[in-house]
Amino acid sequence: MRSSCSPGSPTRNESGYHLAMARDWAEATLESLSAKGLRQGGARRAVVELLGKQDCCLSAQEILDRLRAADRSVGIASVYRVLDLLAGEGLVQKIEVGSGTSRYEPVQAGGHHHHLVCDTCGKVEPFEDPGLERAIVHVEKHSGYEVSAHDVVLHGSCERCR
Amino acid sequence: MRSSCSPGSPTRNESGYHLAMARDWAEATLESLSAKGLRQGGARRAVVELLGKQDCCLSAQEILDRLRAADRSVGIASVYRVLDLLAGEGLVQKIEVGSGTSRYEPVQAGGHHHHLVCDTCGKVEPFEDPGLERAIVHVEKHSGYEVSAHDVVLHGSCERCR
DNA sequence: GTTCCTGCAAAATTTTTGCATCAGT
DNA sequence: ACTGATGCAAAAATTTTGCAGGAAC
Repeated sequence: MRSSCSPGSPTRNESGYHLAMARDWAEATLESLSAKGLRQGGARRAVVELLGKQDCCLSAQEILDRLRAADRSVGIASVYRVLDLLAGEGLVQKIEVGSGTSRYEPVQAGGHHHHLVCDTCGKVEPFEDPGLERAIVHVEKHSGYEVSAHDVVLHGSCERCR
Repeated sequence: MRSSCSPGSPTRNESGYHLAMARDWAEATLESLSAKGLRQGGARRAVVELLGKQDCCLSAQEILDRLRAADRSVGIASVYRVLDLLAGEGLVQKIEVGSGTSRYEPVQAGGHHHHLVCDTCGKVEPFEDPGLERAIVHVEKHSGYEVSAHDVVLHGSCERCR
């Protein structure tokens, strides 16, 4: 079951902007944990620092694989535990795009994006749209819920698969 | 793991409108299967007719439970197979709202809704919003993808849990 | 030195698959 | 009668949990 955010998503996310954000996120996240009296063990730091370098969502298995490749291998249980902790703190968002596996991505203060999924090759790409964002905020206000997160997933065929 | 579409969603879906749609959907779906040379065994008919009566998404287990309660019990494998078949035909949409289990709902020709999830009690409610729909269509056109389906999930706390 | 974190392995959940039997056409 | 659908049980895949040892503070 292959499925990863495009390593070189063509039309968006250039300019190194996200990398700068990312470093901040990892730092801020680790600080936030310390501030709550939580410790920074190897697994936590490894997962947070890896997530900080991503500009889109990763599955637990992908996180494990990348940590292994970087010789920072941790237990899969720890990956899930860290992700669960961070999700509980609102520092990462858990996203499901229909592949049967959950995916996780940092919640960046500034930027926020949604997902385009190719149902043929499994690729997941981020996209942003201010108009969509406004429409969602409008709905949230009228929903009767106190909305803490939202996610939009578009399913279809990417250019290459079409 | 409790999680079901509100049986009595208060502000929407009154007036029997959906029930009428639903009957059409089940009929049309069964006809569509026949037209493709597929057979109508007990499991297929049971699942399709049950789905047709819903106005929001159900998990495979919920479908099984309801069929059991109605003395139309089928194998769980058949439930998954029917859902998979229908999803492949574009007759049902598979939706994941973060509970770890997939949910499925009929694709109604006329109506189309999105989902509001209470992360506290697990309730899933449908909502509609034309403005949101317009914003999504706009994004779809500019995405570079041939988009076949979309889904919006808002996470938060429902009135009762708040 | 405590307490919390981590990793391993086992368990729990959800979904898929193999296969023999049964039913729809 | 033929072929495809179904149910059961086993397997696979994903996520969670228990527990003992180790690391952070």
